[in-house]
Amino acid sequence: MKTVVHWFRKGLRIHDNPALRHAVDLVLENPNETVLRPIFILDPGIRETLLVGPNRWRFLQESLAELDENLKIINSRLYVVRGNAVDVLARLFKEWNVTTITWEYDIEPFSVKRDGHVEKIAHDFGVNVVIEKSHTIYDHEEIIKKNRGKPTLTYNSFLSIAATCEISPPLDPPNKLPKGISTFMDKDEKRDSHCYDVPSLSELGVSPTDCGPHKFPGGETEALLRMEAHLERTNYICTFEKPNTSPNSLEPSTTVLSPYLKFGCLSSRLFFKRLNEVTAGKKHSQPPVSLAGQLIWRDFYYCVASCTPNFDKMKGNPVCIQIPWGTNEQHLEAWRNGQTGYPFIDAIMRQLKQEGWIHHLARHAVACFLTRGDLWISWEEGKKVFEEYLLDADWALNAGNWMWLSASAFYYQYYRVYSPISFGKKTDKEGKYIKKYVPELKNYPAGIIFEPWKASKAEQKKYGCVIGEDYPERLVIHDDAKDINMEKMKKAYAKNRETKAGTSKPVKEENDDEDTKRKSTTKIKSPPKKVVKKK
DNA sequence: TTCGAGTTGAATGT
DNA sequence: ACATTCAACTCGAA
Repeated sequence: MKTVVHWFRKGLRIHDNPALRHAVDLVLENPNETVLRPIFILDPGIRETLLVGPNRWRFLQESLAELDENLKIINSRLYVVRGNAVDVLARLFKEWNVTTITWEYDIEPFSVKRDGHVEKIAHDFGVNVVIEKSHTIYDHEEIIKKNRGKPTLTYNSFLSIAATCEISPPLDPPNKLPKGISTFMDKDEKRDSHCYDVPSLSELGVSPTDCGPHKFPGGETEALLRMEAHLERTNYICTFEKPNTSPNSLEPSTTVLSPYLKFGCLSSRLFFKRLNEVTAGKKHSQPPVSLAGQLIWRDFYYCVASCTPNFDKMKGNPVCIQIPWGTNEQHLEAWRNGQTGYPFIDAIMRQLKQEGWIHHLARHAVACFLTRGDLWISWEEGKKVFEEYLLDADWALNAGNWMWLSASAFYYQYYRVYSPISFGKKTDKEGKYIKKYVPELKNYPAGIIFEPWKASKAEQKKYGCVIGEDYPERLVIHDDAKDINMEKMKKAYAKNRETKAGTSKPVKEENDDEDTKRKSTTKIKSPPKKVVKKK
């Protein structure tokens, strides 16, 4: 008996899964001599080093359980194998008599390295490797090639190149395998027929009491139901404009399909196609603000991340402006735990930790606060916290968005700073969101709940929450911190320009440098438009 | 080399 | 609800 293996990593779905379909079709060509083994590899050794909080472990567990169910529909099942991927596959290639292994291509450096190892081992064992791209809408190698070998650094340039690319149509789930075909049991299964079962929460080291409210269950079926429910809201889909959605509504103002896209429970190509079907022939919003535009943002970040070294770091990252961030362990912990003394910021951070999802604009507010706005702490620290708590934590998007918000890449208007007081007021005058997630402030009236330090001591006592005792004092005074940090950003940008000019043009013009310095420190209302060029 | 555009700023006007 | 001002960034098209 021969075995065809499909290796699930991301892409935890049976719909629009070309690598899975390829494996199934191979088995269907020769069903009497070949069996299908769809596997997921769980590495207990790596679990300690991964930044995954309880909520995301639960999401993964549920996604695997549903994947197993959905594979049973095509008369297969999921085999969860415990161990290190390279070791496990080297062993199984032999024990299972594997002829072909298929998987979905992934850009993350960890995956690229691991997959390279596996490919080499497969070659040694004479196993065919079939790799399909299906995690994003576009083929980014094609986009990079059309952009003269470089990643696009703006959305619009990505969009214009993407418009010239073909999109593969999403595939249906694979055909069913014949029922009751001869299968085989390996020696582990003979010893323990449950050895490949989907892990329980406790096997993943998670107790249900560690998890927050169960708002977003994992899995492909859940993903498709959620998508279709949103697609029925034609007006919502057609008028959707991301910047106009609320970061602090009590029920999400956006679809919350991101965790499903992250794990590949939902195909981005399918969602993209369905969105276009709903908006076709109707007046509708456009990228970048539309819903389809949101999916293109995802592709944008995947594309640049796929070809940028050290994309998740500042140092050695060619797209990232070098900024001399400070360190402050106390401030970082206060931010992480929602104890900054700014109710809007703290409410967001507590929602994140409890529920694993916060609105995109809420992410903006807290990310700006941690980095260039208030605390002057590196975006890499914030990225780690998001990586742990977010259900949708996605390597490329997380790093890309942190660079955006800290004005380290893609976004350069560092003088536009979110106010931790007024930004949230626009969409939640009453402060209902704050009252939910920072309940110690629940008796504060609308006018003052965004800045409770303004209440007199007597009022604070009356409201049952004294600032500095029952709720923390502000870590920094925003209006002061913002000005100091903006100056630091200005200097960092200037230095970055110098470095850039130095690497491309070795000859340095000293006089011009002096001019720039003077201009940047003195305020000139209307500098003369025409500057005499020195040669 | 120049210049317009950039998903989502805040404060202060009308 | 929308316009203006604030002070000023980089990318990429022209």
